[in-house]
Amino acid sequence: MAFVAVPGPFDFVLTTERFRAFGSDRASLWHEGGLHRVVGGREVRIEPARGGVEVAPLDAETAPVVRAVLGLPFALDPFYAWAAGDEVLAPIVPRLLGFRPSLAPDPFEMLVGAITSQQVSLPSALAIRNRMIERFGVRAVEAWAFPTRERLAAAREEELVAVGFSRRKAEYVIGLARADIDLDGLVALPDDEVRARLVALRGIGAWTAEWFLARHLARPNAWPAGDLALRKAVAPLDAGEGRVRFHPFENLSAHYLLLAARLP
DNA sequence: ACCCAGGCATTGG
DNA sequence: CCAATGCATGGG
Repeated sequence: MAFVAVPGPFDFVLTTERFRAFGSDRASLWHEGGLHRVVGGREVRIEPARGGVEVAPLDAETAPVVRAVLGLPFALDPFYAWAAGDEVLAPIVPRLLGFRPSLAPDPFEMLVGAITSQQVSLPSALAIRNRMIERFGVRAVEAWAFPTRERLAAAREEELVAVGFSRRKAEYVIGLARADIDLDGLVALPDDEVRARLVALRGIGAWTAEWFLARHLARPNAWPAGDLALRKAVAPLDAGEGRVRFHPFENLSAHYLLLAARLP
């Protein structure tokens, strides 16, 4: 086990709440008080420790995944200082101190996951996604490696329909896997260019592109305005007000608002 | 048996 | 350019 320090306030329970809230995700598996993922065929376990986490194994290949999963790219202190002056966030943020929105480590996994979540409830999406993972992915120890782009590019629509995808979504996923786009290269592009390239793909609309900016690229200004849960969370505000109101911390604001709405 | 759920593409006005 | 429609599953 290797210790990884996490700066500032850090709440492991809040940060990993997402992996327990709607059921168990085979590829980001909550198991015996820790989070398990498969990186390069090896299973990595992250568990809470004083001032940070314990990780095994920790090396050059697994460290970036740990960094993403724990949301380490986010700077919380500037957000907290700013949120104290907003009457919507001020009462919410203090009880969520140390919550770091988890980032999806892999762009393809992020997009496929988003497609499964389009329109349906999150428990439904998770059930379908887990059946897909078990059919096309590879199990390490407890956790499963998410299906590779190559594997899904080779899949047939009928195979995805068999695990619960609509015919349309099966087309989207296979089409994405086969598309001529460098998903890893998107990190180098500005927000609007990322949006434009993603929305050009069939099955990826504004909602999915915005969550990709927010939860994969950690872009500060990403704001999934069309998201149903987020719209409910900001219902008292005027339509379209959120994006302006929470600038320049749209992404963190959205995550804190959504988590606050989920907690009892 | 309904109805809704962290959308999207397609079609029709 | 905006409104209506089908999609498939899980949970209430």
